[in-house]
Amino acid sequence: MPAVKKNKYHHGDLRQTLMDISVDIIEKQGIHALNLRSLASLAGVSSGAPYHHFADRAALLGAVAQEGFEKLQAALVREGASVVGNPSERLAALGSAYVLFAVSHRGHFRVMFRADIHNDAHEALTNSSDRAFQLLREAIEACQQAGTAPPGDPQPLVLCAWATVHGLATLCVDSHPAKLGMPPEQLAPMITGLTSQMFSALARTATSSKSPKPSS
Amino acid sequence: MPAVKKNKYHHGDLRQTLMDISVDIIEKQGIHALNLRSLASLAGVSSGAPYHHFADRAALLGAVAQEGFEKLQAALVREGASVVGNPSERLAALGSAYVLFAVSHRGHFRVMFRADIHNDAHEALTNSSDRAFQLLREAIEACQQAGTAPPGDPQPLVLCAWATVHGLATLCVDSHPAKLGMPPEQLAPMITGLTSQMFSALARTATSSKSPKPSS
DNA sequence: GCTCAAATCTAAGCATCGCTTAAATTTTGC
DNA sequence: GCAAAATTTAAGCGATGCTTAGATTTGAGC
Repeated sequence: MPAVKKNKYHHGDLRQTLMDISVDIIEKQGIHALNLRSLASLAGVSSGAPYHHFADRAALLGAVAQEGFEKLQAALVREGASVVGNPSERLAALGSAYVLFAVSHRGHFRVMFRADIHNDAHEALTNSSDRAFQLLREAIEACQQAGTAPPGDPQPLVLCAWATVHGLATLCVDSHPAKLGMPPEQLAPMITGLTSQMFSALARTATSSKSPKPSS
Repeated sequence: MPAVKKNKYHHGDLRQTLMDISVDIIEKQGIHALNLRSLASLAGVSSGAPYHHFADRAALLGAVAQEGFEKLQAALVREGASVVGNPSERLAALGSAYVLFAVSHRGHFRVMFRADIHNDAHEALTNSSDRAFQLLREAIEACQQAGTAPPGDPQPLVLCAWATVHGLATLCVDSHPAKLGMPPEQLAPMITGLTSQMFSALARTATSSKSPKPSS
């Protein structure tokens, strides 16, 4: 029974418990519905207890965002390791994984990209997102070497792919499902597949034309 | 001097004044920094006055979002009317206008796509965004007819373009400028131009191949 | 020009929420 | 075991969203 210490003055792992409940509330009711008093109540502690684990509400949300970025990176690494196809398929799979992470971790995702949460201070947080960005860059550079993405500076391609995937994720997370016309599980592979197809198509026209730069 | 009625019991146009100040605060300090007391103080009225123009804080933000969507649609229509080039250039110009609207109206943009603001109720709001979506669809269908976008169901292309442009806008609005490598005024045309180029490239391969569907 | 209803605003206050402080309780290192 | 450190409680301060009751102004109709 005592998988978690109960009926004790000290809570088993209050810090993680608070984060878990927060994610649940944010997923179901949005960030605005999260207040520390009811959160503490749900965790079974007094309203002052959370402040010994988080400096303030923003720090709690920052920790949730941090956890989200770590989970996202893990999901992308897992997906990248499991896809054995060509670089284009790998790129599309990575993009789909990004979108599907967002819809299956709405609570985390809603916090991760809120500028008013992690303003400046959190370096560890930006580091985590940078690593995810780096994975995308590597996947695109692999496409370039395979000839399924236009050659030249990869930065425009990376930003384009990132923007597409991130925009699609935000749309899936916050829009009414009917507006998109199909469930994210179907939509994500379609759009990311389309994008990687377009990279290939542009690579073909770029190599057969005079201008090798994707920005031309 | 009395361009706006002053020193009178009734404020000239308190409703619009409150919205204008709100946009300014949100742009400079974020949504979290907006509270109705200091807002009323800045407008020179008592703290209860705003509630005669907005039911609550969410209604105020909803009105700001509504105004933002109207301005966005106007900006897109203006851009669409001024571009005389081919459909591909028009599509790219529309996309750039979307991104540049976001960065030059950060206050509005930050509110427009917050699910926790306009949850359900505001029909007029979704109507405004739907019209912007419709403009994009028409631009893409024009590309299809001109042969500079792959034929078939335009919905995947529309969603892809929307996601790209919307993702890029959110990145430009909330990310540190250094992370993007160049100012939005330069970045937006580059990415939207790249996307319309890719539509063209895919159209060429699609027409010369057996599968006409962009989703294949 | 007067009257009275509607619209607008003020003043005061309630309830909630973020956060702090001081003390009580439990755990942990030695 | 014991003292120090960590965790929690209880109580409360200040700020903020929102409400209520009443005062002031405006404007439409006679």
